[in-house]
Amino acid sequence: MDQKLKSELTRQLILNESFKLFYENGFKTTSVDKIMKATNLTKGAFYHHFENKKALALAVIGLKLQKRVYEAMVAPLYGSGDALEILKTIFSVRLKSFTVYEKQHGCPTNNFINEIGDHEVAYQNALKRIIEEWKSALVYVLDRGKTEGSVRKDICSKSVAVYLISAFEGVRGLRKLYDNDLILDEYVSGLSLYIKQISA
Amino acid sequence: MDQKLKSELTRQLILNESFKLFYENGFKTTSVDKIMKATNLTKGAFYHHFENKKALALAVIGLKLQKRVYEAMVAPLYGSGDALEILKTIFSVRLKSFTVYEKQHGCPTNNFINEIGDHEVAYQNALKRIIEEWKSALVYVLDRGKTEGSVRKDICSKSVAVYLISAFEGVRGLRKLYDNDLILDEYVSGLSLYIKQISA
DNA sequence: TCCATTATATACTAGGTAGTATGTTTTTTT
DNA sequence: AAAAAAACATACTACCTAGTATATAATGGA
Repeated sequence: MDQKLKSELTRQLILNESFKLFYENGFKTTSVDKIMKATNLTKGAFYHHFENKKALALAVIGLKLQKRVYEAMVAPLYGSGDALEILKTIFSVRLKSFTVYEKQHGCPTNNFINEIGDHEVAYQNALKRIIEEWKSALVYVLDRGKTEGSVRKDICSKSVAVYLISAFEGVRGLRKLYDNDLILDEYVSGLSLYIKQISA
Repeated sequence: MDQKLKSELTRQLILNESFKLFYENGFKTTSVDKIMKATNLTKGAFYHHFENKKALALAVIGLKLQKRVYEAMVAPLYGSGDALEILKTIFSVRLKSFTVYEKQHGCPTNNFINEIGDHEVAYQNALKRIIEEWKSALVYVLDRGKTEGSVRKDICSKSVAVYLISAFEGVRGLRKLYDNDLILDEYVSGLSLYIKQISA
């Protein structure tokens, strides 16, 4: 029972270092060699745990990215509290509380989407799952707001969800170009206007 | 006078093929060899016209990308007509009229931003210029709308501009994951809600 | 027409790439 | 404890990479 544990630990180590390097340098330009150098293991270990680099990418997307987005952007939407307040918190407070490192490198999921979202169906589906889960949670909280009377009933929840996600991912990309938070402040101000519009 | 012309033609050929290959396969994974194969020229020609791959990237960004964004997204904003109608056209009609190829591969500029926006200051500045030019045009048309009475005077033009750009670039990335236009339709619907909010 | 310059081609280097083949060590099972 | 299996290491292949060195061809000016 010790071997299984240590093996799983190694797998997680590879996944963690991969995520980090993919995030900092991109997926396609991060080699297996670089990853294994970061883990202090060798290629033998890598190809024992993963069939190839594509399998690693799918694991990083399905495990690391999906989990991160779920914890940061999805789970809070299922919490209690005023629907619109939750939205404001998720999309603005969270954004400003990112570290410089996170602001500089953007959204890990969005980076993957833009880098390999048009390459393989397997990648598309894995990434799509993350977005759809997020979108569903947004629709849920918007619908709840409707029944509770805080959100206008004549708006399309799905459309608002897509627009919110789009703007968030968009600005996380744009922020890479700057060395200050001005664009984030403007985004937040633009967002608050949008939230006012959907409020009843 | 013939040599200068032919030389410039070759340079443009390299730029065009580079743009296309960068767009389809990404910047970092497109090699100089592949580019020159596409031009039916050789490496000698490439390094005669460009100092290195970085110089090529800066030329593609500063010439090809900047021009494309200007023609498609900036120039129309300086045209005549109702400010809000122009915004609707730019951000929704244009989006739906993209070819399948363009929907699949997203926005060339946004692809660059996400791929190398966090790599080098030179890249950042070249890309920033495109976004700032776009943002200025949006601010212009929003301010015009304010004086003409079609746009609410209490909104921050810069913030709205940033939010509009963010959402547009965001959804162009997300669309890569799908094989239909549903997400674009939802974006358009979400956008029209936003435009309603800023109208007087 | 000769010469200089520019434009392009060819051949090469040094290093990086995914993946494989084959080891050796460690752990589990019998 | 022996055998089997799992975990990891080492060495290798075939190919791609940016960039350089040096050649040849085309053009423009005198």
